[in-house]
Amino acid sequence: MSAQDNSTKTYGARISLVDVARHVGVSRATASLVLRESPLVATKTRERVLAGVKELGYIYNRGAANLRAKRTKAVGLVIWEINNPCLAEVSMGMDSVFDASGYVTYLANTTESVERQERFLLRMREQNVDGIIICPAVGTPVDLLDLLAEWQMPYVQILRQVSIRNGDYYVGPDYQLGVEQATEHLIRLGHRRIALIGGEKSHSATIARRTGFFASMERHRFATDLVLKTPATRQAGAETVKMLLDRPDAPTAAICFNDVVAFGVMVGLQQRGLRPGADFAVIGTDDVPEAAMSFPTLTTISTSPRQIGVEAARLLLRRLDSPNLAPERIILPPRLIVRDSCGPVMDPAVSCLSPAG
Amino acid sequence: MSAQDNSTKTYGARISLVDVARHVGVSRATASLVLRESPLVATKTRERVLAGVKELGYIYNRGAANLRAKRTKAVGLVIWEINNPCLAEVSMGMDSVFDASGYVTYLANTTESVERQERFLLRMREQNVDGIIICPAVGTPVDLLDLLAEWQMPYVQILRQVSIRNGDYYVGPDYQLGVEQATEHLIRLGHRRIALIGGEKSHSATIARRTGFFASMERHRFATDLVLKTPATRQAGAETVKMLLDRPDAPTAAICFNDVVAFGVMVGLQQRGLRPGADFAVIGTDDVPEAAMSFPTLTTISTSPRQIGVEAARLLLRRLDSPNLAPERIILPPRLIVRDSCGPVMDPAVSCLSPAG
DNA sequence: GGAATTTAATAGACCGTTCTAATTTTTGAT
DNA sequence: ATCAAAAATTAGAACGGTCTATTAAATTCC
Repeated sequence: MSAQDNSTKTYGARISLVDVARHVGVSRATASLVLRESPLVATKTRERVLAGVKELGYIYNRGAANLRAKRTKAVGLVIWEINNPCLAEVSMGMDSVFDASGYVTYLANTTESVERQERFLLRMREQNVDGIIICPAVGTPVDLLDLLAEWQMPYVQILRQVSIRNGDYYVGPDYQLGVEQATEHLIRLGHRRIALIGGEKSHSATIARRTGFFASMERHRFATDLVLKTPATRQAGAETVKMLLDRPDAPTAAICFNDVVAFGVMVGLQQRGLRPGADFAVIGTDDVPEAAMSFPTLTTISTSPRQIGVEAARLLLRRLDSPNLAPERIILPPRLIVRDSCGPVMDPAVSCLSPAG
Repeated sequence: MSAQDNSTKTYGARISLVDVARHVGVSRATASLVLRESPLVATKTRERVLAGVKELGYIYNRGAANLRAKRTKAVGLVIWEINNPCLAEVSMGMDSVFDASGYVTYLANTTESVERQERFLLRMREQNVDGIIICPAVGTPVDLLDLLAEWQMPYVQILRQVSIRNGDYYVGPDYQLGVEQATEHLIRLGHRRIALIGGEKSHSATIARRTGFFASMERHRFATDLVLKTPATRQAGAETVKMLLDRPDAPTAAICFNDVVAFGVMVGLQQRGLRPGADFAVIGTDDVPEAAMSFPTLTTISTSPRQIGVEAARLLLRRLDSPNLAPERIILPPRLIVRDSCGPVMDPAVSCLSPAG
């Protein structure tokens, strides 16, 4: 209430746009336009305002802007485990795109819990994220996408999809073709008993892999009884391969759900004194960076996780730019990266071409 | 302008608190109090409001609340690489705490770039995060913390610290003691020539490790010439150990900057036909989950990364609760987890106790 | 030189909450 | 029944920007 009050500047009080405007003798609206790089303001005025910004140490209050503009320059990333080299790669790819466009990323780890996933989505909605990139948790109900649509929340699915329907936005690899290529490669090397390891519960990405596997194996009239549903962990990979080796009709090769499982399989083999590549062929999926730096190096189906992140981010940005963007499904081609974990079958009797016609 | 306008409810228009209030016949202010679980409102009124919320499908607009309350229930996590098992663990630990308290997390990957780091911090400030957890990028200027303080931005450093000063908030492991324990363990196993691999540039966590290493080695009067500055990658681990093996005075054991480097070292050994554990001892740092599932399993200095995340999140929450919280430094004790990558030295001539005295 | 047009700047409402301070209602004591 | 104190509720300003519609100034055109 002292006489000084209206002239004293309280130290530490965050200064706002109106302070800047007043300081350079211009209206609040004009100052706002300058900050948004509007072409409507004269060069000279712009410079004056920017000088004022610098001088007063003004910082933009995104939250206030959001309220009015209904845009937050924030996006949500919902995945099931960041502690997974593939998803970490995806996240880094996304990040590079969003960073360049001035967006920030909310991260949510669902740990495959549908409840957590829903809680996070609600929270992100509360925070008014502009859009969401989601790798749906196993067991996600099919109407989740309808819910997001009802919210008018732009989204892009990655890696997995809740249901395969036309009107959707999705970025992922062609798992089916990838596994097919891998299977053919093993068959060409003389393998006949091949296991498909990993994929705990059914979701699109599991089904696609199985479809590819069945297609190849059945084309050659080989048995497809070794399709094993296990968690996608190292632990599971190691245990499963040891269990397989104990069978009388043990396989000579395995294609794995992802590289993590493949590393587990290699560990299991080594624990049994076997050499991956020489005594048993192992193929992974993803081509995470570690695949090139393991012993032996891992033959794997590259799903270009980083590029998936990049493409997904770009697709979401396109959707944000034009809300009526037609549904788009980006399927990235797989590439089989042949390294050392995968050699010809040991028994010379079956080392030549396929006998089936 | 039609006569219906003020009674028609536009479909899709997000309904706000004032709608709920009107619907149940109460003021906007009261409705607001209900949402914030204030004890000031009568039970009966509360129930009516909550019913209205459900009925109309109201969703809270956090952004609007933020503007007024100057609190966002969002925190920033600034790390240098999410694609790193240790940091992924830290992030998951944090997440579990913040999730329980209703906070969301902004993620920023600096990729060890001070410029990116600064850009992200500015962006987070714009977004009005309530606080920041940061693992400072290498080369971060010492005055970064002063800048954060000037911003009045509560922060907690993890794993590394810009400078070791008293008035700070930090959570990290006792790297020095950890490396000391590891070194003593190797010496007890008969090793004399021991390398310390990794730690590209100087930062607190590198220095602490070296200090511990020097302390132990010098106590026993062993040479400390094998301290190698390399990037903390698998690649670097593999290359470095091969280079070491080529030396006439090659070491018999290595302590690694982190588990990632240790895995690289094991790969390098195997590429040379050597068995980690039997022919050369390897000790890592962190105890990431993969350490228990590698071949051979990795002896490592556990830094409990997940717990660091938990403690850091709790410390930040405490700081948010009481802005004048006294500085706190939480140093977690290390534990040496002995597994298979680390056996006695091969040469029987030096396999007994230390000759130095 | 004056009207028409383009360019630049602005006033004031608005976004959806929370906060402050005041008012109304209820309860308890005399 | 009366008053004080406590409990419950509320009006209206505030947060810090953007948006719409309007005005003012500068430019072009005949």
